[in-house]
Amino acid sequence: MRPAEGSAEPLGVGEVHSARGDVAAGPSSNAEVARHFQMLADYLSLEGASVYRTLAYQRAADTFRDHSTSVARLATEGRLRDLPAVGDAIEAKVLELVDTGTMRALEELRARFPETLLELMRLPGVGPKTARRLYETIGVTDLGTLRLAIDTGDLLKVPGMGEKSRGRLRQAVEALPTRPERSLLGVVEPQAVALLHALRALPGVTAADVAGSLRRRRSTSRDVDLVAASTDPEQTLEGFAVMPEVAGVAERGGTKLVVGLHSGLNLDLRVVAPASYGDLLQHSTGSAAHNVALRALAQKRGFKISEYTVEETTTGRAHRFAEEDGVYSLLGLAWIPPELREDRGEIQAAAGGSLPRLLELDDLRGDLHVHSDWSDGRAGMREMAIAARDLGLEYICFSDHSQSLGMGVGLTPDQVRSQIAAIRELDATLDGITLLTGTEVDILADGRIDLPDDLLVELDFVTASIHSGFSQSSEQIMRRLNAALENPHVDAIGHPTGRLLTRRAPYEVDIEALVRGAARTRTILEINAAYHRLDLSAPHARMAKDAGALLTVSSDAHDPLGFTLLRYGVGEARRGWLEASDVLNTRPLAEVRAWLETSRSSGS
DNA sequence: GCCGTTTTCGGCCCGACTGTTTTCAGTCG
Repeated sequence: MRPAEGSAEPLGVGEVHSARGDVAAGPSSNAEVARHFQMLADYLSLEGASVYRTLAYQRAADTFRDHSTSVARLATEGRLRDLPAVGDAIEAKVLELVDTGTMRALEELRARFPETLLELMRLPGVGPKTARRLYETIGVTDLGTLRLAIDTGDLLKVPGMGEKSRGRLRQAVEALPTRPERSLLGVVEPQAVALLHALRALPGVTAADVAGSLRRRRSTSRDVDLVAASTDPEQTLEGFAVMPEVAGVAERGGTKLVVGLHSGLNLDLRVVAPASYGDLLQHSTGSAAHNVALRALAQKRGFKISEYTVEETTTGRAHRFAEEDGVYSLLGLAWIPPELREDRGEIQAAAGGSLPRLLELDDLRGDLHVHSDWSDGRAGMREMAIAARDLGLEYICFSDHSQSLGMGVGLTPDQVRSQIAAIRELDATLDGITLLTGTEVDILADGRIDLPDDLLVELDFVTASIHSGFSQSSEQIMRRLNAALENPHVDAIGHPTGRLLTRRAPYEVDIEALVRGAARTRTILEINAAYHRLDLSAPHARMAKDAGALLTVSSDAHDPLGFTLLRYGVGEARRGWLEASDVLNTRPLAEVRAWLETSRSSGS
């Protein structure tokens, strides 16, 4: 067990990220409840409690952190037991936490071990056993006293600590302040793809893929996982270790290599014989929660799954799969798309034949949120339109900012009228793509919409977004969002929570109220595909779908390359279980227009 | 501590790698 950096989405409602990526939040926010249970789990591992008891608290912390509605509210309504991993003991502790602000069990452990010991467990190679031995044999309580013990050599008095451990720990302590937090999908993926091509070119390699969180299209990753099939795994690992992108080798075995890249990312490579490649790919794709659930199911059906085989428990007969779907089909399951592998009902759906047919990039026919140099874009409308057409899009909507956006970037009503004329003129000269008139209009801090209704009504598609007043209370934010939902000329809410991954927390959106309101007023919710936003997030997109709201996947492109961001938005949508029918811009333009017409005439 | 197509007790995913070990514990994903 390690102190969590969490399997969770890095930013949820109500969370605040410091520069280090740690989470702080209001007293009863899910982030704060999760933090308490995480600390309890860490303390229990330090105490030497049963790993299963410790894991139970760990799972509860993960569940709470990932849950999209208020855990505190569920607890007070008596519905907390509906969540997985919550039983009597954990329910009682959540209620205690909500009532008193703390938990007795946690306070007792705090009295026994300094809280700073937990931060030692964040060092690579330091788990609960080592942390406790450091504390009890030489009195190390935090990073400062650990550094001292390394320097003076006191460290060597600790059983199990030799010179190599001393060197590793020294390095780890020094690297901790600069250790990279989770990196953005759009930053990690290009590096991973480049290395994947290099890996495939190595002698003996018959197949290779990206695995891990990147294959599941998570918005952020802690490292890169690659897998390969090779007729000579040792030689493949050797060849990879000397690639120019590799800065240093951290681990090296017969099937596994862990390296640091010059970019600062870490990379894990696993290599097996081609006959077991499907087993390895399944194993390495994860998530951990998915694999745990899958293996539990396998046990019930008389199998034992590893990265090499699926073994029949009674006979010992081993099944090896060169293709990943073999693992699933042996268990009676349909192949599960990687984006769904989070133990959120996908195994049950695969068993029952009810997996969704997930949205594909090719399903997108248009892009309803595009900028140009009329506001803060970096290319003219013609250049943007041609780039979109070249990618196969049938229609795009120019959604430049309205006047109130800072620094004179946004358009006045008169400028919007001029742009409408310019779009129509350009549209008449271009074949193969239709250009729609639109705006990304500000929802002002007082709830007013930044352009007059008589102008909005002239536009094909109106997206309304919050770009100011981020620190307002939930009531104020919701008053603004509700004003936009109720405005009959507003078609969509842009980047609805305002989060900037690893940089800025979402504003205080009541997401349940938002998705209900969106469904009721037929207002579309955007999945903004920019990889630092991915907003709505996948869990919220799934809530929106379940509430009956319609979504878009939009690039928010500010230059011609920006349209390639759509694939990140599609990944987030797939993680949210969305199908093509849930996304407006999969539809032909005539159907889009008809849908909007009906919505606007229905009055909200 | 949780959980149930082995159902209220007895399990809980499974293996790789490192370092300090004389046969394995601890960490990690």
